[in-house]
Amino acid sequence: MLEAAEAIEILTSYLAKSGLKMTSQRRVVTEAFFDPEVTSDHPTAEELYLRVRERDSRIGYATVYRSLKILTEAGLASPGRFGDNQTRYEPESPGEHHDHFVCTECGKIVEFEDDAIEKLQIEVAAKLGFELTDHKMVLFGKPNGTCKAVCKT
Amino acid sequence: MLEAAEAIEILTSYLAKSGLKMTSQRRVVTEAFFDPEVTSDHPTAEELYLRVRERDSRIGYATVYRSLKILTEAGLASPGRFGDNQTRYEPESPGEHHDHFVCTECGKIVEFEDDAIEKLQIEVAAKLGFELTDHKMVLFGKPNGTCKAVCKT
DNA sequence: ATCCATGCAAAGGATTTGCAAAGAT
DNA sequence: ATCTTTGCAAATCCTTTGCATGGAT
Repeated sequence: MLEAAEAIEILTSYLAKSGLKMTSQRRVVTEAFFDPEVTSDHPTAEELYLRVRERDSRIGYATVYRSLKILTEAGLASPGRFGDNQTRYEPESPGEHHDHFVCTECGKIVEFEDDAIEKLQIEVAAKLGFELTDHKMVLFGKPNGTCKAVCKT
Repeated sequence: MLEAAEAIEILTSYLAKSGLKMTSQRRVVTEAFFDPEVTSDHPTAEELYLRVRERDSRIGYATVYRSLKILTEAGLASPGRFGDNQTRYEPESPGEHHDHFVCTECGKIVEFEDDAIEKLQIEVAAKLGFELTDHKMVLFGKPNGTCKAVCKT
């Protein structure tokens, strides 16, 4: 995953290119979002807001929403739904891609990559007459006997 | 896809089993939802509400929401998100499953099935130590030269 | 007769927006 | 100096809920 410092660099150049400005708030939101401890939880806007507040308690709710929107436009964040009816955000690294598995027992979200599936998705799109530009895939399941590491329950 | 009449039968037995009652409103909502013209659009609650109103203008918004929830519990409807930030509902037929492709040009939603992908999903889950219970997959793409039938643009 | 369902309006939760003040270039 | 951003509160959108009335078994 991207380091916070790299993310801020990318964000800064995106802002400049778009005629927008780098601010201390945007820096703090980005740092909080790319903090491994925060972001591994795929935070909701509210969860991120709480973490942001720990770093700068004067930052408002709306600023977090506005920053998440900009991070998304800059390709640094990606919103998703993982079955709990909440919009959760995760950091995007340019060039990387992964999908998600959700444990239905404990709610934990695990990331995975599967090139074979990606390839088949491209084929499916082609068969329908389209060029694949994006996809969302979320798997749900319950731990079986061999699950030791992932599920807490 | 299920005929409206079959859906109503299934719903009726689900309601009976659950100590709930079949009503004219639930019948109308189910008929509208399983009308091929309505449901091929993967309607939002509001879109369905408008179609329901054409059939019985006294039916309220809340009833449509409540009915959709019951249809979902009965396994006859399934909510999903297809990239436009709206919850859309589609009819479920017991035993069938399909995923979705969304044209990014015209927004049209196409259903597809791919057994090879489904198989790989089971394997991915197994590798993580889980038994797959469900999944959501939405592909996005733009029409290529060979797209004639699907995309209107 | 009993309990569930309905329609309405009000409440709720998540996200966005208007505005005046503060900040960045 | 100009134009963007911020924080707050109000507004908005979607969905759910409380309650009195009507309906189903």
